[in-house]
Amino acid sequence: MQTQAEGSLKRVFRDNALKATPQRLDVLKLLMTSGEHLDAEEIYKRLLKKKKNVSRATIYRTLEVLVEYDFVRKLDFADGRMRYEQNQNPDEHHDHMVCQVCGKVFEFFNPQIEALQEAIAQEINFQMLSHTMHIYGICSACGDSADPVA
Amino acid sequence: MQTQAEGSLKRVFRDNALKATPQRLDVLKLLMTSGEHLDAEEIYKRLLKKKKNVSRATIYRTLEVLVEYDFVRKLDFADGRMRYEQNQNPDEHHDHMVCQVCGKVFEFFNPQIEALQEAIAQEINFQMLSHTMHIYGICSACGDSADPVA
DNA sequence: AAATTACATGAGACTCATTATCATTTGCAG
DNA sequence: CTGCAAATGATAATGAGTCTCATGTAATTT
Repeated sequence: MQTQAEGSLKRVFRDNALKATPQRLDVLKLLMTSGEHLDAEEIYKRLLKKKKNVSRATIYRTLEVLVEYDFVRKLDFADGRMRYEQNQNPDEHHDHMVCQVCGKVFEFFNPQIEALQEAIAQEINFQMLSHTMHIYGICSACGDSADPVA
Repeated sequence: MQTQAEGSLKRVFRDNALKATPQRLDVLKLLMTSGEHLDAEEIYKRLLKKKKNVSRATIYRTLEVLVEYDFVRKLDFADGRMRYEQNQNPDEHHDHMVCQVCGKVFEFFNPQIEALQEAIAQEINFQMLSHTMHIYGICSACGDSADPVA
């Protein structure tokens, strides 16, 4: 079986004199199927567990090209390491809520905020290339189980 | 001369069994008066130039406590090192536009976005503790002087 | 299908921001 | 003025990420 993304990767890479190696396909497939926001080390460990042989250096290099060709998005949750998520629809942007207790990430999209960002940038003639919005706090599950403070 | 923030620091620290050392006052004063978004290394270099003796380790430790006691805000512009800015009014939040050409940082505040963030978090019962919004791109100065591509 | 070759990989050295260790110093309460 | 908990400085350690270089391998060419 070959996923849609894999076919697309082979096409895009061929058009750019890049090679569709098993390592690249493994990383891409993992991100596509997991739906999570994984860091490089986690990707490395999961591929090892699946008996895929790949080195850390290749993980980093692969993520770089996957980001460059818009297969994957690189995220910074301000905790010292980058996360990566699939980028199914490059036109559609979404933002993140990060639970600081359990680490779970919730995605959301708000067209009004997107529009306001555009307007703010234009006000000072700032050419917006990308933007990020993160909400940090405590998710409902973690909030409910909170221990009553003594 | 003693700035308001310095007086406040001495008070807050005394109330928490922390010491108001010259190094801490130097770091705080630098951030208060510069108005810039400085990283630890830059703070270290500027204090050395002013003949203040301080070590890198102390810079990092000091920034940690200044953040903890809300004198200073820690910012992550996703380029591998943290920046720090004064936090004059902890109730008032502002966001950042970062020029990826010259590195300049522009601040902005938009109450509508703030309100929307609150609403989004409440929708899924997420208790928002903090949030960040960064717009990355090219500032007007850098955009104007763009070299016409060959 | 074998040869070719430019691109990719693996292993490990390296960088650089940040944190930890520990002996020494110092703010400040009594 | 003294005692001591907290802070500092020097430096080692950590950890994410990058670089190097010898070797391997997609994919094109013959």
